[in-house]
Amino acid sequence: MLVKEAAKQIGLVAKESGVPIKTIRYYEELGLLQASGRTEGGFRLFSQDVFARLNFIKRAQSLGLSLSEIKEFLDVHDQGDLPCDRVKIKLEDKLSAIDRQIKQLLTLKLELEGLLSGWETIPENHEETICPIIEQI
Amino acid sequence: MLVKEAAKQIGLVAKESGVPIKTIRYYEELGLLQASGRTEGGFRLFSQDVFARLNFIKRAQSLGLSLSEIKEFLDVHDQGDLPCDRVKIKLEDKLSAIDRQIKQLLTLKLELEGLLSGWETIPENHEETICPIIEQI
DNA sequence: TTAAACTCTCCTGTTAACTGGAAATACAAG
DNA sequence: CTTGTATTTCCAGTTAACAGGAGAGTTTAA
Repeated sequence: MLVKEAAKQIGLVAKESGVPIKTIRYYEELGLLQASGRTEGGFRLFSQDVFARLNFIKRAQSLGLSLSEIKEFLDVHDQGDLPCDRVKIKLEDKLSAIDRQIKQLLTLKLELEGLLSGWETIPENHEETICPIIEQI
Repeated sequence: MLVKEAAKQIGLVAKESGVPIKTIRYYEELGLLQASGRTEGGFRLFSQDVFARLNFIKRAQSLGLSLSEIKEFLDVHDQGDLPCDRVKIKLEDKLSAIDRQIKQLLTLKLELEGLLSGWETIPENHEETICPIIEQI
């Protein structure tokens, strides 16, 4: 038996989801969310599925996806499709971006370690430098 | 024998250093640089040491330091000290930040790989999700 | 002397994801 | 009916490192 859930105001949604009110409005403005309606006075009302959307958003963000990427998925979902194919491709892209980033960081790490360890042996004739550590070639 | 170098206008500095004019002015505004003087008409003039500073800035940036961190070093330098001690500490900080970042990325990578590989075996009863790939716990 | 090239300051816009505040209105309880 | 809390819209600011452009003034070469 399905129990009809009452629509919730933004403050309650914020409290239950842990997402700040401001952020919920912001997401709505970006088209990530939609209020299911308004009270007579204009207060936003949200139906239960807003929680799934907010969860999805939080989770996807924590996986390194941007709000605009997330919006793509939600748009696909809202057209009745499962966004999983796109999600999969996007996550694979992210994965290789992460690999590239790790590589860059490792390169930088090596460079920094080299600078720091080579520091003792730098000749003293550096007149035109600010700091020989950094200006090693 | 030291040959007195003529002060250079911003365009020439830009050309020789490869740093855009706009950027040079911006650095001056931030206090990273100072023109050695002005022409009667108000054109900036730079002495030769601007090139060392610009090199330092570029190099430090490529090592992941922010302009405000770089400014600290330049300020130390301008008070007549070698900023190397501070530079060293800062670079060591950067190094551990890089390590942390790499770790985070590796964690994320594992998580993404887990999501992507576990995808085939997700049960079909996910009603309240946008996309089961992302919403796996 | 005039034209071309150079430079000046000041203001705005860029990206991302919010956050803060003001002034007005709505709702719920007593 | 009043008080207190909730909510609304709109506007501005945050961070970093610039980039673009307007409109005015400067310098230099012919």
